[in-house]
Amino acid sequence: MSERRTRKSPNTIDLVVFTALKDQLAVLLWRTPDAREKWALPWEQPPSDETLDGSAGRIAAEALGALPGWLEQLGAFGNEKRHPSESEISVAFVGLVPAGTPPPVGGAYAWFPVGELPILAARQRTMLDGAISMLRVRMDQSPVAFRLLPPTFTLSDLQHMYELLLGKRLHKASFRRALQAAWLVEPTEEWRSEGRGRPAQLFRYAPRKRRPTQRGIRLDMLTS
Amino acid sequence: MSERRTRKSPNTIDLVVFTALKDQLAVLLWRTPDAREKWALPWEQPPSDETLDGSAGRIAAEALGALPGWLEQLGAFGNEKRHPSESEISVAFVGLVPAGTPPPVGGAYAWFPVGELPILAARQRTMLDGAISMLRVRMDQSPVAFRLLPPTFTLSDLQHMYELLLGKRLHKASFRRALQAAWLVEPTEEWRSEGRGRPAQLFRYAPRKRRPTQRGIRLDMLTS
DNA sequence: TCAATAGTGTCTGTTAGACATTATGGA
DNA sequence: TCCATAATGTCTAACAGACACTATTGA
Repeated sequence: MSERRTRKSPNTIDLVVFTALKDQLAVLLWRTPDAREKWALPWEQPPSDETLDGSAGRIAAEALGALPGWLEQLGAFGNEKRHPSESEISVAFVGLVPAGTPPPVGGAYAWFPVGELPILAARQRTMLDGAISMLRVRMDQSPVAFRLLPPTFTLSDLQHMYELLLGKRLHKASFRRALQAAWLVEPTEEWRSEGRGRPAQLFRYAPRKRRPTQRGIRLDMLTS
Repeated sequence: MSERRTRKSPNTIDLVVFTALKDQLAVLLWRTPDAREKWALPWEQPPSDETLDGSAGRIAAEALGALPGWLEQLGAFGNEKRHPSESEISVAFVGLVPAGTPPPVGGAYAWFPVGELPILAARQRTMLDGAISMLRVRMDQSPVAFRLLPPTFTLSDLQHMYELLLGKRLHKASFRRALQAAWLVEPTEEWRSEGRGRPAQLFRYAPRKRRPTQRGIRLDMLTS
């Protein structure tokens, strides 16, 4: 009835894993075993009996040594754009790992700042652009910024991450007021001193349920 | 080198097409040619040389006689859930057609209010739930409400559509103020009288570019 | 001491939501 | 005329952004 050996899927799972690197987003790339120096998003033709989410998690864990703190499907990309494989459809996943996560040893993987990317296959380039858009859009629905930070962080760290993702400066007092109103973080007992200046208290991500205030509706951004 | 005849893809394209029907969202379903009365989301194994978007548009046009006013990919759904086909991956698309669009004659298609749906295959049920979530999320990024309305509509029509999609009542004066500030609609010369009460002016969707005001940041909705 | 960063209090213009009022048709 | 709905004006509480100020460290 069912085959004993699992077949390879005719499709691929591709990963766009981000981290924060020196005030820039960075993407995990994999050095292809080809002749020349070539880089690609990690991808694989998964076994047919695996779930999409399962494949993505497994591939990420194999590449990084641990599961990303956040992993979500971006979508399917078809044969109108070239892919390293001959696959028909590639399903892209977006993952986030905290700043400071090193790529696995061996040199097969490396972090590339999104501003200094090598040439990628067209289909993977499209995925990457879509992934960055997705992060912006998902910021206020998922704890994107927190998954790019270590478990404890200063409020300045957090604000810088938001500014990196949004691509604009934020007002310090307003940011902290909004943070307090949203009950997203709780203070720890630790403080961190970095160079000069007053030490900053460390916080951790600890969302509490709050009354769904959600004043008003937003029609502004309808035509971006 | 390349095959002469186009192969069928091992994957499927599935459509979740919505319209507005009596204060409810409704979905286009297709009567399967099986023995018993069974309904399914329209789906197809497209030829391998077609793009994903192209397939979705073609299938929608075949089912409805015209392209939906809005059509966007929802994502890929894998083999962890059952599908009418034996396909490995199904790529779902979400489409919107104006209220009042009839299903094609012949009885093969029908609109079902989302509250009164028949049993669907698990994978298609998951797509449907995802599609509804997507509409909510995309409302303030795409003209979702406008694509569910005819070309001209009253401001009350528009507000009702927003209320239907958001699942909550909106304040009339605030809604209209926000609408005016966003420069999304322009008045026509026509007025419509429905039963008693003052006739309402008809408007059309006509977005103008505006300065990106976008006051503040939204951290509230981070934990929904 | 100065410089630099963390964290907080206050003020002000803007706006969402409430309420009231006018406008205009049908019954 | 009364009623129902459209459309608009006004008031108020809430809030984003600006500014200023204090706090606390290293140089």
